[in-house]
Amino acid sequence: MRPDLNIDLLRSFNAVAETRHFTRAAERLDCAQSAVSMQVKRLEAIVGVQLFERSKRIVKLTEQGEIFRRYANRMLCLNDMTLAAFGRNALQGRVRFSATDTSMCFLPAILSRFAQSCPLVELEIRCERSWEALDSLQAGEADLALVTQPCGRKGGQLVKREALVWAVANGASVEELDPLPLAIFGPGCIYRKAALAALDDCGRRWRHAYNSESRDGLNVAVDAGLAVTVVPVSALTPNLRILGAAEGFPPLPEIEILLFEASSEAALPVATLARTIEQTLADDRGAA
Amino acid sequence: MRPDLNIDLLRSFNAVAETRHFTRAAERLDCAQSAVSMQVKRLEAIVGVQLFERSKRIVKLTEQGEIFRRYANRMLCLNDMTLAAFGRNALQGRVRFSATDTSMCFLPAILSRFAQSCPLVELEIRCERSWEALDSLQAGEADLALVTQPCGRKGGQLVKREALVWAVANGASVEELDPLPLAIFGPGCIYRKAALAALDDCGRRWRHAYNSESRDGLNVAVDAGLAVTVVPVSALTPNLRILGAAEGFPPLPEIEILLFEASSEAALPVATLARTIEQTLADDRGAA
DNA sequence: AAATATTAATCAGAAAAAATGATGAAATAA
DNA sequence: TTATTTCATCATTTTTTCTGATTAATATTT
Repeated sequence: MRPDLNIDLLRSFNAVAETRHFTRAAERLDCAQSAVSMQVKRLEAIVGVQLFERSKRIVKLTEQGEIFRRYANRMLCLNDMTLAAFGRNALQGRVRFSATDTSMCFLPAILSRFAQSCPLVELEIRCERSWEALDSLQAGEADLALVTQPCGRKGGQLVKREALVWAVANGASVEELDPLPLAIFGPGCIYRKAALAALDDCGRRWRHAYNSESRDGLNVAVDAGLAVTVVPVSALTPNLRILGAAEGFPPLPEIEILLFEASSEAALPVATLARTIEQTLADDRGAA
Repeated sequence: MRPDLNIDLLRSFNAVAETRHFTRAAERLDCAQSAVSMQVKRLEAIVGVQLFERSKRIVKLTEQGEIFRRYANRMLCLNDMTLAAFGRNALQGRVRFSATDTSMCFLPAILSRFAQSCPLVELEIRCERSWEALDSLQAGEADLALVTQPCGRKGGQLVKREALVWAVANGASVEELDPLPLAIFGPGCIYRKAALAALDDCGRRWRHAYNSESRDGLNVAVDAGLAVTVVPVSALTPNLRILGAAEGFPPLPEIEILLFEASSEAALPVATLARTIEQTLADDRGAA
């Protein structure tokens, strides 16, 4: 068996690759130049590949060394991440996070990112309607809420604007019926208000084909092609088809996704999750 | 600064976590039991977290240790991968790979996987029609060809069956025209044959709306909603809508994707890429 | 319950690994 | 040419790590 790699050696290798000088790398690593020389030599022996050109006095990565650098960097990254995630100043504790149906579709991206960097933080997630989430927050039963309506509460931070669209199952063509069969949430839902207002404005008649308090419930009716629904674009699934102006549907307003924190003096894990959410949603590919 | 991790320590940690015994881990690592004890202790000092329960004589990972194990494993994997990819028995050389338009959509998955494990192998890729690819192979100008038609040549290996579907741009509804406007490849293309045969069988009239030798060329016409086309399902883009029996379109046969190798005594890098292709296409999510 | 066996931690000394500082060789600059 | 910079090598010292014996604690057997 060949010996394993060694993070310290990779660190030295990286320093040389960056500074392009053994001497400067040694300064940066705070050790003798001869040590760096030997470290690189040792690494080359382990990897079984020459990493630097030694012919001229100029230090240059070989072709293979250039490729190896990417591997070394990944390794160092993983090392640093791991140490940051554990260690004594690692984040620990619990975050009680309240999400709405709409924000659920962002959770995979958010949570996998957060779990990576803060594996020791326990996450407690629940799914509620916007106003329930804000009540929970105020009652001290949740630390963080990601909602779609401010519900009159202040202090929320706008983290994303999201287009709302009409959608119908791919195979179905119920959009031509009159009155239009709708699958929407019960009263109080911001989508519902927007949808009904838009239809009323353009004089289109509608009826409740299906009414549910959860997205899953609605999906049953929508997937079956029984009704048209309203979804944020991030929540679109491949089996849904958008209905736009071409099909005679009125435009819908954008919804705003807001983040509320329990207190301004939030615990560090809570603040960190909040920042992760902001960053993840700021990326365009947040839902990916 | 805290010291970095150390692969050897992770290796020991892993052995203990797997065997659940310091003694057995020591046997497996071929060293004294006391060494393993100290290694784990050192690792705990570096990470700053207790990894094993020490109260009873039974060795058990702590909750944090359990989490740390995942990180350690990733690190060890990366280490092993890197060593396998370089080293003296690492694959080196060049592979000249000939793909067709259709197989292109699998390339990202195939190539990223291959480049990971064989970073030192130089890849030369070109895109040709099936018969051209097989000619190149026979002429010794390519080592490997991934094609959609055997073109009478033997020795190919079936690596994937792929459903062929009728498709049209989302907004358009040219499928109702008569004769049906088609955007397809020139004579010799297997899709073309299948499509025309299917249309003739069901007595549907058609005309060439657009004719091109590359998929990109066809896409211009299709995206603009000028014509209906035929694509394998993996090559479907979100802006395309499938036309099935509901729209009165005849079913299309499946196409077969075949892999040809230059010679049975192929060079190792060639054989490795071949195996990577097989494996990647065998995964259902090959196109992802 | 007592005796025996097993297991992991600890310790002192031995062995191995790595760093240092000096020296040399090769390449550039003056 | 001479001076200078830069990296490799070497003998030596320093540090790290391993070993083997011992201990303490827990399990198993008698």
